[in-house]
Amino acid sequence: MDRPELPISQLHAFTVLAEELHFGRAAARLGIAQPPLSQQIRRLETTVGHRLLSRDSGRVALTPAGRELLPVARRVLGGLADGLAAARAVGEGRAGRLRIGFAASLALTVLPGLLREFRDRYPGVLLDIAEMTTGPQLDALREGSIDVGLLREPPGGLTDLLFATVDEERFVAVLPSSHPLAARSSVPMEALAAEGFVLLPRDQGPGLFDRIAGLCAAAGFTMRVSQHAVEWLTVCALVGAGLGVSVAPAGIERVRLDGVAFRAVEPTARTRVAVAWRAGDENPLVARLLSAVGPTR
Amino acid sequence: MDRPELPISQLHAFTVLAEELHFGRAAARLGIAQPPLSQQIRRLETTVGHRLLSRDSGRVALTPAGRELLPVARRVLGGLADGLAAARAVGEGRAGRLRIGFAASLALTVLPGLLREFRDRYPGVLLDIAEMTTGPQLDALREGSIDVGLLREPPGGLTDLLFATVDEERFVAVLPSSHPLAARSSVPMEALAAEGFVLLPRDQGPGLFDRIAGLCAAAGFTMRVSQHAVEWLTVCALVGAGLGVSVAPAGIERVRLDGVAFRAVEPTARTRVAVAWRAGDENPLVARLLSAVGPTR
DNA sequence: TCGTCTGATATCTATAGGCGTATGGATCGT
DNA sequence: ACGATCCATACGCCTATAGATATCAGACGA
Repeated sequence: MDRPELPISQLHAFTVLAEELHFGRAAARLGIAQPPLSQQIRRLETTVGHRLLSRDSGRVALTPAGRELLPVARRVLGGLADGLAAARAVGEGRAGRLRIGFAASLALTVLPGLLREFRDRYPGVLLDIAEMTTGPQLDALREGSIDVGLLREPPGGLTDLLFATVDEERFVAVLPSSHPLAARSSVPMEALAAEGFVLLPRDQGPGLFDRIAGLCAAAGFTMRVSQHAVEWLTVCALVGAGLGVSVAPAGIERVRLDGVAFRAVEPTARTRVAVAWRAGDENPLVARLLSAVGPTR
Repeated sequence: MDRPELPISQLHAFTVLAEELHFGRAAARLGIAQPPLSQQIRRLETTVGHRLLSRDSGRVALTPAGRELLPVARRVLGGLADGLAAARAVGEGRAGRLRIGFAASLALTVLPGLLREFRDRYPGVLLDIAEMTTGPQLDALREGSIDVGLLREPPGGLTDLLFATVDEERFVAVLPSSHPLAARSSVPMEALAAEGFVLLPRDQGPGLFDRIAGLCAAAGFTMRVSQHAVEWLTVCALVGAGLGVSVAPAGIERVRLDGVAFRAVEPTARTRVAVAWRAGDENPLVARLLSAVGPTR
């Protein structure tokens, strides 16, 4: 593929001339004198290799080759202008695509509000969201398959990725309404020592799982998982059915399910929700997302 | 619409670099040194207003804006190359559209062979053919709604249109096989004095009609039309049915119909078939058609 | 036949852009 | 720590081309 070296200005001059069919008027529209326009057209005709306009006896008309080239020129000019505008829009963060990975446990918490707010502010931006756990998020960030991660319990000591805390959620105990502890306004962790826990499988979110196990350990007992579920709604349902209790981020309270009660745990413990992104990522949309998510809370 | 003044070469360099993601190799593929390539990209980034590639730590990668611009650049380059090629093809007469008007009486004679030959030689050319009589052909030529006319008995004395004789056809008498004159190998015109003629209506081709009438007048009698028909095939059928005789260009002999005989007339008379085109028409397809039609016969 | 209009040509200037070579600075691997 | 790799920068050169003004040539109409 060799390059068809031909200046855009010539194409532009050609389209204007093709509309006016008059060198003087076309030159005026282009803001130049008439002779330069003649030259432009001449050059264009030279590179094409054929006359594009016939100027016999004062009457200017398109030749067949010119008629063939005109729509091409218009397409090219239009495509170029549109493409440039689009690229600029993307460059300024007014448009484009942002790929976001998020931990499943955030689907009930920060994610919905974040998405709504961002879409309101930047309607031209397409958001690709994919549920993934912390580890895969970090990998996906590094390989560039996502631009932003939303996760819990951000790991420290990484230099290629940056994290910013978005939210701190209290942990709450999830209990059957009929459970004796549900009568209290808050539940000491130790009181759960004998209970079986209903949790997401550890591989669905090792950070949060370990954090909850850590809370149990801090209270002096080893957490016993009696039942797994893959969604938080199911966790609540199973707790309501009496298959165990759970400890979960407070966002879970949005799940209103008969027979299930949420109670603060003591001592108060919090789980950090963070955004993660590549250090040095210049994608303006990343900055937009950070500023959308940061100062708000 | 202002013009996005940006050189094609920069777009080209950008696409190559986007493929290689390596300044050195891309420059080599472009046949230039590396620093000029850096400059090209720099300029392009300046006009776009944003970085198109990130070159952090030796690793070159497209930015979102670059990702947005890349397909645009490809489209523009491809469209330009294709369009240039198409315009050149049209300019050289390898493609395009040629509008041809033809007299109905030629549908049996030169037209089919002409069309086939032209299509074989220039398969990229679209031929628009429209049946029209001589007068409308001349008007259509002048107003540009056809590019070439095929007609009989070209008029003289015109300066804006040119004519070239394509063929000279003998006239033949069309007779019922049972007609006494069909026994002869040639028919004197005078022998048809008493016969009724089957012809196309005069307004379907005044030139030919008048020519035939002239032959009769030269033979000393006034032609009497006993029957009109709008197609030559019908003329033959009517002659075969005994509704009269006819005099027609020899091309009509291609119509093989039982009960119809064709005989040379005496004195031998010929009708000229000509192509007509605008004086000064630079459409290469017109020249192609003329050369296709001229030397062959 | 003579203005008038239209486009082509000639000539000149300024500038932008492309290219090359030489060099600097950062990063990475050994 | 050092060399290799890779991209950026800094010059200098040169060409192409856009632009202007002045002028010419042909066509057309009054």
